[in-house]
Amino acid sequence: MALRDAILAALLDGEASGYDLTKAFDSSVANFWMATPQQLYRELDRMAAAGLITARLVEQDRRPNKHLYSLTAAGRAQLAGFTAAAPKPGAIREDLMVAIQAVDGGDADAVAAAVAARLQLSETKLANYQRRRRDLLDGRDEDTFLAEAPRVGPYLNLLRGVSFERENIAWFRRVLTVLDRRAGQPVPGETGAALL
Amino acid sequence: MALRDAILAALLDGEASGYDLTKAFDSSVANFWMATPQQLYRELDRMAAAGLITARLVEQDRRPNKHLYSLTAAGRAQLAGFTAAAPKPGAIREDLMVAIQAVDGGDADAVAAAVAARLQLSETKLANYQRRRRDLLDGRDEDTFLAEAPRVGPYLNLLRGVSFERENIAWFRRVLTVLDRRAGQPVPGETGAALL
DNA sequence: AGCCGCATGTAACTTGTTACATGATTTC
DNA sequence: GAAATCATGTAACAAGTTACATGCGGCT
Repeated sequence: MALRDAILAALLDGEASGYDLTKAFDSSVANFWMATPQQLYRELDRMAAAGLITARLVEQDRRPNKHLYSLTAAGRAQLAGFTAAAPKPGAIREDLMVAIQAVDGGDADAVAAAVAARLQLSETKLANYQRRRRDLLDGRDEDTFLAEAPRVGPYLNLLRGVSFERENIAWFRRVLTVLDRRAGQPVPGETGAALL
Repeated sequence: MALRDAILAALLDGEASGYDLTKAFDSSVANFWMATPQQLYRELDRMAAAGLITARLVEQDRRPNKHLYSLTAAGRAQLAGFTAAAPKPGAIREDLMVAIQAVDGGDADAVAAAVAARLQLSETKLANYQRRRRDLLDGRDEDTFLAEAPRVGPYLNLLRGVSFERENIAWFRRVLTVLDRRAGQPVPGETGAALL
């Protein structure tokens, strides 16, 4: 149950509400795990019941009240245990790649449109990661930061996010070029059949 | 249900048994979707019942009999429909990144060991992808291949696999360097506390 | 007037995981 | 003689998704 550990890891940054975590684990922002709001609220309840986190009720005037969760000693211990264990392989969950695998027998224009949309998203995400990286570095160069920062994990994951989105962008552009060229000049066999 | 479409996409390469697909969707090989054997056998049953694929029983002497599945017209139509629809966002499911996020409060040596193991895996996977790419190109240069090949989807996904694993390797090395330097020269605060 | 953000949930459902079982054959 | 490969499954469980609901406050 990596979701549980991902939440604990997120709470290393300080207390957060379910709603805060919802935003942090959203696919448009997340850089080390993703989850839906429903998953988070359910899991937070269980974790609180298990004593891994504690809830603090914050009453608000012009907003609904909220629970701010923070790590307990048991939560920190659980997370340390997680880092000590061998991680599971990690899966590819990318519908777009399935569509690309099947593009030759499918709707190439629709796939190209989806790729173009993702290209935009990746550019946004890359810009966000780089801003967060600058915020973390806070004027220092990387070596200085790595020497004096209390935590390097989030920074390392940010580096991976940056290179991941950069490669995505390059690949999406390549895919668009290839699909475009094919749309203009379809394969002989296909054209023949289509024209009959 | 992208698994269903991923299976259909895999069957574009020709008929396959559940066991064949098991190997193709294994995390050590897969480059566009992953699934466990149990998922595949269950889904193949459902797909055959739904008429998306047909099973052909192949009786064998020295091996257990097997079912070879192939696409039906309905299956091809379903897959074409999938390519025409907007793909879902796609999720990060990577325990290792959770461990890295939490590395500063956890077992840094264990995380480094896990990263080193992944580095090996990525090198193997990269070599496999590049071999498969050479096999697909079959002596032709990329432009020639892209012009005359009946399918470009699998090739495009292979390109992405290559760059993905290359970036993984570079990142893993970086993580190892950083964790190593930290192990040698821990953060003042931590050291002090640990030595008390 | 209507939508967005805050903040949380319930219920029903679909996917994915883990553990186990079978039994012959081939490779170390 | 033991392990791996081939080829398939069952059963039980955990995780993830989708649809919907609530109600106030602020923005346009």
